[in-house]
Amino acid sequence: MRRDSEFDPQHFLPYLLNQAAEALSLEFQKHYRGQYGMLRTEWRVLFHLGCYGDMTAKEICGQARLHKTKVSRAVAALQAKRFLTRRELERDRRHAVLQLTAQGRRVFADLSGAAHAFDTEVRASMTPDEAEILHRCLIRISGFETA
Amino acid sequence: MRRDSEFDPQHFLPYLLNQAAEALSLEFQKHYRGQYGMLRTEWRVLFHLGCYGDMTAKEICGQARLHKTKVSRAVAALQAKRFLTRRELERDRRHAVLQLTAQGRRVFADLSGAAHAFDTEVRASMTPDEAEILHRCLIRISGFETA
DNA sequence: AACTATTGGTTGTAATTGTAACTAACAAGC
DNA sequence: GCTTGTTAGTTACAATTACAACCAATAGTT
Repeated sequence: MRRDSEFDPQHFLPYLLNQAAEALSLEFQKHYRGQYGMLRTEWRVLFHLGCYGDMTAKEICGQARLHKTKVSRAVAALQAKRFLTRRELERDRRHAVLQLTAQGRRVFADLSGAAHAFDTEVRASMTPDEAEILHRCLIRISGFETA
Repeated sequence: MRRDSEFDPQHFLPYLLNQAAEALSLEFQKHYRGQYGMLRTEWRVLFHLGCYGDMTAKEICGQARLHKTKVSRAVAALQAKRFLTRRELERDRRHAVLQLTAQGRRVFADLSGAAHAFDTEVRASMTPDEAEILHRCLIRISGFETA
């Protein structure tokens, strides 16, 4: 296996990021998938509701940068699992505020604990400085768009 | 929108990585998708073949950490587009060495140029130190597995 | 009120991916 | 030569996702 150039997949950021993201996601999904049969988007929606309190689907879309169809289906699945309920607003019946049920809150507590532990474990492989820089770079890249 | 805890999605590494990876992938796919109707895995296989020279599907799997079914389908698609050919080994006809056609090499040259430019543009938002640390962290995370 | 535009959310269908079962080629033991 | 086991690669089918069309509620205009 030869090398033709200085620039290869191991130096291409989209590729590197994808590898890293994939590795962590695969590892962590054991928790929400194995224990609760949840899909990634379901876990994310639950995570957001647990962290930020009751929100509408629209707010979750913006906050989590998820497409509305993904959120819609995740909410339906979480509702079927009795992890959340929806309450329509009288002022505008297009909106529905989503809130976790007692069971949903228990699941959130469990998973967010696991998430925190997982995060801590991953960060243990870096110095605090590295972790901080990594965080900064990722936030910056997340908003990246070409003109 | 309230905040209940110190630990939220914006501080969870799998989530952050996913956001960043998604942002860059979406941006860069314009190149291979728009110009050549390629899928992500097809671009990756092409990238590997272009950078590392002729390889078998198996080697690409290991090198790119892609599942063999993904590689198999990507190779079929690239072959249909006449970007590569397969040459069976006489010693062992299970293997087939994949090599880019002249057309495939042109596409590779174009896309890897675009990739390099893209990468440079993204890196322009960081200091060299940051870029180096980011790279280190991503490599380390890519190999992450819990015991 | 009637007419159009917009918005929050859902659903249908096609495209993509994951998983497991499969084929063909080779290798090793007998 | 005939099992039995591995390996490279493919295919079938289920699960997931993306995209576009859709519906119902509201807002704005006349």
